Amino acid sequence: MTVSRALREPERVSAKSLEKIRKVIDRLGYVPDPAARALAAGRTNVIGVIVPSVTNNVFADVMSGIYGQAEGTDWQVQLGNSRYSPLEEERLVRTFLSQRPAGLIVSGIDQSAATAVMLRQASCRIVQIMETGPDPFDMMVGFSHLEASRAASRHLLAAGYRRPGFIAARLDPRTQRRLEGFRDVAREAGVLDPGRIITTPRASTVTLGCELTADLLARAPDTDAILCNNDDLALGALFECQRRGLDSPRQIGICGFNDLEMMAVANPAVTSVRTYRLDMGRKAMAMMIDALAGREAERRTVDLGFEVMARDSTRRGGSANPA
Amino acid sequence: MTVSRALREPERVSAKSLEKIRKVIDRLGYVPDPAARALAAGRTNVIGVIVPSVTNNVFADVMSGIYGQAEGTDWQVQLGNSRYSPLEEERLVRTFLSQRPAGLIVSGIDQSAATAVMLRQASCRIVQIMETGPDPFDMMVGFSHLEASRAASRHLLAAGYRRPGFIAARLDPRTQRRLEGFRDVAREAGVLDPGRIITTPRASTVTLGCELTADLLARAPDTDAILCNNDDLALGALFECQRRGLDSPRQIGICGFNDLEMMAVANPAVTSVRTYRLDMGRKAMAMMIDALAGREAERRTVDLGFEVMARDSTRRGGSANPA
DNA sequence: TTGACAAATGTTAGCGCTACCATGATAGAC
DNA sequence: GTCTATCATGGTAGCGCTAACATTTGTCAA
Repeated sequence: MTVSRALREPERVSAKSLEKIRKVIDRLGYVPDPAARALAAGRTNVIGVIVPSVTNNVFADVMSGIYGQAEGTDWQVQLGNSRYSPLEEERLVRTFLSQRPAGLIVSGIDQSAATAVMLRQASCRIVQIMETGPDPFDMMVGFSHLEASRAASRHLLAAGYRRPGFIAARLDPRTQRRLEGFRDVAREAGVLDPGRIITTPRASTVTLGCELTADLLARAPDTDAILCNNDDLALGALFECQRRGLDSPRQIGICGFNDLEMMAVANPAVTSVRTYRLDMGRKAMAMMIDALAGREAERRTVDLGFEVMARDSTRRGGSANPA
Repeated sequence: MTVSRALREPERVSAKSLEKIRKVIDRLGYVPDPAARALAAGRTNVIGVIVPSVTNNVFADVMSGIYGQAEGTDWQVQLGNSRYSPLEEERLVRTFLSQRPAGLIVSGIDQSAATAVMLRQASCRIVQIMETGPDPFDMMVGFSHLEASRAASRHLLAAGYRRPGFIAARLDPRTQRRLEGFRDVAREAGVLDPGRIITTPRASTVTLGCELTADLLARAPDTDAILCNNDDLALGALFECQRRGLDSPRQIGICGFNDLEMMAVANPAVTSVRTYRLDMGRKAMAMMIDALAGREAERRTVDLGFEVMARDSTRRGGSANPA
């Protein structure tokens, strides 16, 4: 009846009826049943979000942006954790799609073939987050991990370091691209030494940063800079170097990735690549909501960029501040 | 028909029919519609989880435990973020309950009166997490923040510190109880000085730990130990003391709370109160799932305890290791 | 006043499943 | 062979809502 209309398209109901309905609803404490709504309308107000981790700071920040943007709207966020497994991601996409979501936000651009097919054929809107790349399924919000890591690598070289190493945990596709960026720049500068690249499939922690740094220094004791795949590792690297009496930035430069707030207050303050994680979540959700409201974005792919935050941990002697 | 039964109570369907149905389902790629199911059955397979923050490490760990435990079951986790606001929590509880969830996991024991009424009358199972207290709505998994903070305070005194301060951000109820524990112990020992208690409503960060420490040392320069409400603040305190040339543990003892993995590898390693966040999430979800399956726990309230991890940051001169 | 048209409201069917009850098949007791 | 108890399966209604269409009411020009 008119009540259903009043709830969904109030502009099509007279002010008088609207008021009457509002009163009765208040008195009865009526709340629409979303299941019945979904069944009758053939669609839901659910926006599925699939991320590889719920503990990792990076995704926690992104999620915060997503939830923040969804707040106050009628859209429901439904979170799925793929635990860095493409197969688990595939399962989640299948499950989510079977629930006729209004939209789906997925992480990255390296879906399995089956996942890609499902997403391409999906009858809902899709936003890919975390990184940019060619050929989005639908919309995309991220930045170039390759470029970010190149910039960080160039920063180390510009600061005067000549024997840089790279440490990384959890080799997900974005990590691999960052490693690639480091390799590129180091190779071009003629300072690439594969022996200074230390990686592990284990999940990244500060403790692991210490261990990887110890490994690196054991294999290549003359390493004079470490590009860390993220800030947890960078903090671990700093702690480990401190314990060994290696002075940063003089004897060893340390650069992190993501620029967690703590990096700026460590001793020394740690250089890191700032990424806009909260904004990424916000923008992704905003684009999704706009698209669902029929307001198409002028550009399907949004690159949020990054910034190398040069701090004391890479501020060496004379050639300190690279132009 | 029999198909519906085959999917939900396969033990009540003959092996022959089961096999036939399975084949057709595979061929058709049939997936049940959860909305129709919810509407017809009058209940859903959703377990709502309401936490005050999605970025905070502590809740990220708890969520990880919850998601992990839900994996592989048919239960769907639905996350809500109350942003430390009892009003927002009330709204979320109302929204969630209107969706006939199978269960609800809520944080803490300090719900608003209206929220408490809703939860007490709710026709679904409830698990309260994060802390223990009297009179649970239904089930409860946590630990005593008061006792944990008393233990940490006693540890500082036992280590020989006599002018301890306390820093805290975001005064949520659990923080308040920790402050209370510190006050109790300090008062009993005759070393309570309200001027050494620094708090702020701002969200806790490492940077804020630096600032609060600076405040504390400005107001009470002879402070010889800091009990920090969490590990972010503790790390900030450590960094700030380092910058001021204050030696920890000799000149100042630092103790954190939660025992994030990084505390053990800092320089010096930072004493902290270990809490079992992942287990809390796991146990809460396990209890919920068991209860929904009709397997009642023998005890409604589970206390996961805590442990003071004494490390170098409070290992002072002679009376280092308290018994 | 009347007709034409728009705005507001009402009617009906059915979304895909499950609860409940009815029926049919099977087996064992007598 | 009949009767009952048990298991397996089928039929029917309806969960609460919305889409689509039908009807009523209101408005204005001729």
